[in-house]
Amino acid sequence: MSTFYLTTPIYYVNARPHLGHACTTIMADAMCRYHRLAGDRVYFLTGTDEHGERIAQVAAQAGKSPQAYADEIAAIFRETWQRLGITNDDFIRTTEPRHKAVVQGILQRLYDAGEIYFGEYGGWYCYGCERFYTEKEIVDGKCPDHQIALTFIKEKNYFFKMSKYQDWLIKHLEDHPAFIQPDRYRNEVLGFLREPLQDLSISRPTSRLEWGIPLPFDDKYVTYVWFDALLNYYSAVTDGGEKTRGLWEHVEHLIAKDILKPHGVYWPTMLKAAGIPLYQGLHVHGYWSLGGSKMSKSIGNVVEALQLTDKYGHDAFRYFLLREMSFGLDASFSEEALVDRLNADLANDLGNLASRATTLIAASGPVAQVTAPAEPADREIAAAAVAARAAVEQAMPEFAFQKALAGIWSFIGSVNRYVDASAPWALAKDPGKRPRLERVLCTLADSLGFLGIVLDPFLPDAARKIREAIGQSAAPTLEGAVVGRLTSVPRVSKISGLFPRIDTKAPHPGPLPKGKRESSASKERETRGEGKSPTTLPPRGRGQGEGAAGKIPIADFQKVELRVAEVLAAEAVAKSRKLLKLTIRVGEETRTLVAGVAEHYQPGDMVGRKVVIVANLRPATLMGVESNGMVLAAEHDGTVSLLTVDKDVPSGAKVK
RNA sequence: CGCGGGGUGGAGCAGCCCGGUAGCUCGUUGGGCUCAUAACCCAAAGGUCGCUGGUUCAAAUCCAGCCCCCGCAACCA
Repeated sequence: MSTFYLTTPIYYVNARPHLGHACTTIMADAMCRYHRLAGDRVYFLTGTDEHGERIAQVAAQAGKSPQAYADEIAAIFRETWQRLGITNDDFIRTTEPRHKAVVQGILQRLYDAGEIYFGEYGGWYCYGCERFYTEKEIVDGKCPDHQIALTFIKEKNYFFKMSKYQDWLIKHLEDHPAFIQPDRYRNEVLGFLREPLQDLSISRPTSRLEWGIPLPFDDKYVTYVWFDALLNYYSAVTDGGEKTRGLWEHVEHLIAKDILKPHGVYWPTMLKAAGIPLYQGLHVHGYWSLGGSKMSKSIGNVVEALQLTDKYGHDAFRYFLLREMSFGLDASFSEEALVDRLNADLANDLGNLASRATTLIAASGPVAQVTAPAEPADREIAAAAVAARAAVEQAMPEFAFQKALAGIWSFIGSVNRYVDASAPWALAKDPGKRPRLERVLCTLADSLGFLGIVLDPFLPDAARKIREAIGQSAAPTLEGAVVGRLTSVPRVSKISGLFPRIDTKAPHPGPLPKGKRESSASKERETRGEGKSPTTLPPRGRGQGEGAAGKIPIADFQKVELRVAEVLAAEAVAKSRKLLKLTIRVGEETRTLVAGVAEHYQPGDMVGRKVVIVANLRPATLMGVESNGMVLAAEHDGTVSLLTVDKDVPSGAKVK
């Protein structure tokens, strides 16, 4: 019996579970269920990452302690996974004592070994982002996110001597092609490593960040994300000490591509330095993109996407994620595509097969011993089952769920053809053909039994229903997934509506908000990589204009000076996609203004128009062009329409 | 030269690493069946594999150059 220990990233508790988290977790779950089916000893870990300034801030805003806040969100993750039928064996939280103890133990060990040193770091810091920026990222001396001036801070911090492991890591990657998979991501990591590796800052002074694990050798500092979050994979199986229950040496990680660098570079070097065996494999999947489909109106952001699991069923949702994405590549998510898959694969092919097969078998009743021999058609089904199982067994080690499922569906197609060709309903009309009928029904029952096993990792509910319908109560095993041994026809109960078709003619009610591409992580998250999954929501505005509280006194509005302006000239801003540089006349004054309408208006369309502008806006520089004011336009569903005046009003006229 | 992904029948994709008859799903058309969820089965139509050049007996696949699209970041002030 081999051991299989798989982890998902631990999810940062600043966001609620969404499509991205669900995707990674569901993939991990399918993989673990598969290994259990194969008889392996399986340990499946997920959890939450709970430290960091952002959590402290959000908690403070909510009037809670960071711990109370983290407790709340962690509970939501737990409940979500439970609701989705995720079979994780453990759920680790970085605020648990068992984790802190391990983190501190390893830090102390590295410190004692001289792998960690105290040094000074000088860098440009943005107070908005709570992070440092590198020279390359800085735009005109400002934070690219906040457009505010950066502060040069010199700060003493502890550093991990990561740079000294650069050559070792390159060599390791070259010698172990399977260390990071698929290859494209291994190549990407090798790409990172063509640039000199820096040492890694692993602390933050408590003056700036308190919500973290204190360094064991300096209580004025807490550990920064790397030596906190990444270590969860190890701490979860150690029981506080160095014993890993025989699990650690089998660990494999599943992540989305956004956190490749921490897992592909930082983490192996950390393990190497700490003298801990490296992980066996890093499996990297792509992103889901949202929107772009015709029904995308009914898909909201990634959170709403997750709600589709309740609308269409967990199995259907799960099937879609596993079937639609080529592992490692990006895929697009839409409700329409999900419904297509549900109807075509689950309802038409599988559901209908289960329904017709159980109906046919139930109509004839059980047979203790089938006498007629298997014919070529029956043996073809047995062979198709062998092929399907082989496809699954070949695909799963590569996390190629889509190939595994394609293999199973190929079998389903064979069985559907077999039903047509052998026409048991016709056999039933001729008593002389009763033996053949029994053999056919036996093959069908056998096929259902096979599906009840091999579908288990992917469609756990449906697989269980199939097994129950044919009276199999024993736990399924991959070994038992063989067609051709059965010599009786069991008593079956009819399966109907395993996956009901969704009527696409009548659109579903309850439109979700307009679709948009899932946003990638904010920069800080990206850099910290705190165990996220493929999609991450931008932090949602909190309490923005809810109810009457969002209303303003008229005096506020009167601060805004709106005026009519005539566009004298317009040109595209170099290298910009959205911006037009406009020369406008406001009364007697001529000024330059930048408008983000280049995707909707040609420069030529603008000249001569009278538009409405905000005249007293603080100047700003966009792509190197100074803008003095802002053009007003209405936007809806991607259509942008300039505000203009419907009578001939002179330029400079006040708007109120 | 900001980072990355991609261009394969009407749509969505796989194949490309490891050259050798171009594959899958949906859709379309015609037919069959009636056990089944207007499901299932059979057949057909439909492709210059972005462009150009190179390597090769042979290129969707390898190499070079070019064109275009999409994310992200930088700009919707």
